[in-house]
Amino acid sequence: MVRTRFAPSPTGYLHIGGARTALFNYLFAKRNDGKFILRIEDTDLERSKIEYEKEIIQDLLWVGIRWDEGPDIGGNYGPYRQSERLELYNLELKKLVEKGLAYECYCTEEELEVQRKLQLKEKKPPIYDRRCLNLTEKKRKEYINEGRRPSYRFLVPHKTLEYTDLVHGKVTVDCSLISDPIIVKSNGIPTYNFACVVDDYHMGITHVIRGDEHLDNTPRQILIFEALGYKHPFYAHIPMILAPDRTKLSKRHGATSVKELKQLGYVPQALINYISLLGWSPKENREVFSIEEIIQRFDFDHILDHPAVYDLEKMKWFNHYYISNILTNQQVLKYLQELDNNVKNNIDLYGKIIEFEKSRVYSLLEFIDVFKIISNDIVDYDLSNVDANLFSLNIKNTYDDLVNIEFSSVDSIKQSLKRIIQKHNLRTQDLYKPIRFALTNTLEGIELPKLIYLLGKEKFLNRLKNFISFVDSKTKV
RNA sequence: GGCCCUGUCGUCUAGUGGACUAGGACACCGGCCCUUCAAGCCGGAGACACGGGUUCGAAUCCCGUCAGGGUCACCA
Repeated sequence: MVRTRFAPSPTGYLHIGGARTALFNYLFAKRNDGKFILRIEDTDLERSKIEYEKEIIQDLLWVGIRWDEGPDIGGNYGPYRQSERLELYNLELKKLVEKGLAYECYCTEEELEVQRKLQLKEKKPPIYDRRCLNLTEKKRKEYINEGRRPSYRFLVPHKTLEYTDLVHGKVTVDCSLISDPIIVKSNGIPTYNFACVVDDYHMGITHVIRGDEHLDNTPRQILIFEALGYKHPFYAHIPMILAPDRTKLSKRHGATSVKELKQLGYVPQALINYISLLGWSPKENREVFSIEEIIQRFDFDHILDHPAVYDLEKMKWFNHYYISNILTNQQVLKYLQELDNNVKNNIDLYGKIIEFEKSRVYSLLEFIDVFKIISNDIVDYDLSNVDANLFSLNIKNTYDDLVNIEFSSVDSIKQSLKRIIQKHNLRTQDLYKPIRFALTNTLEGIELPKLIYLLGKEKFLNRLKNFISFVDSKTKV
């Protein structure tokens, strides 16, 4: 039985890279009828916050990833927060100490820092010199009397390690180049490399799928598995997602968290589809896949081993495609309600807006923009880039006909406008542009007859009049 | 700096020694549609990092150079 896990540390929001790691773990588990587990790695007491755990869970649920076991729903391998499994790590630590494979270290962080800098200065790799490996009992007592508390280090066997990565293939490592890692901090809390191994074993994880940044942790972890006498899981390191400047993705690169994307009007299906294609591709020459189709096709053979650059433009296109072609009007309305509380008070109007705008919109926010245009009258026009006098003139000249536009449907409005254009011998844009501008203060957006229909006769005429007097007042000054 | 990973259009990618005149998608450019802006449809431009090998034949295998990324914490 395949068991995979996503193991975030609750020190921040779920970002695009984390979401993809979670997704790939989920896909692989589902592809093989296995289980997907959510585990919270909160061993960093200072930075971990329960609020972040809640946010991460919310975001994961929003994108549509579901787990079979986790801190919120329990399971047979719990608890699923590392802070609640401290006895287990202690037990495992004891085993290693008894075997002589872990040892106390009384060095302070300051001392270690000094040593590290010295080694770096001499252009040597910063490796712990094992000065605490064979402490005399006397020295040990001395340290304790000084008030020092020991951390525990894992004794790395200096051998050559070979293992197979499901994405990268065979990996060989010279372990004499690896520094003895601290596995339990002086406050008694395990570090990542230890807790991770203990949990992956006791939770029965069969496949560890994670980002390439963990490649160098893998030999350490395998060594600890071996020291404990446990068989290690399979490893698959997936390529990282880079920002357009080809550095690690971070806040300064704009919208990188799932939460931000949601607020920007992206739809979860589009997000899933887009990130699934970052570093992985199905055989077919097509790019729109439902999550079920992706599960069916998911495999390690088509995972790339070089990083992918995150491109918001393509993400936008996916969003457009899903809104226009995949989602029903009802689904769009539902997402809109999640996005803006005000939507539920104007269901009918939003229903119309969705019907009219669905096929051309790139973001959910654009529906809300249309709503705002319709409900908020314009108090101040930006005349700097338009020929305001000509616009005003054209509206004045046709106003008596505009008053008589037939409002029964979008099409009747369109026909009325057509007649007016013919009657006055105008080009379409001579009438469309001024009206659009008078109505919205912009020159682009929703199709004009639809806008006029949504506005209704009263607002339509009021805004025209308002625009004319606005222009008059500006030109008189 | 040591160690590790990686290099196909601007970006995501197809490609597993002959089917490659290197295919698709986003973005870009042009046209059509519409007497508006978009959307849609059609078309165009655009890449095997470089240099050596191996081979009858290399985007594909090997070596080197260059370039990018990751990592060297009592963070995960």
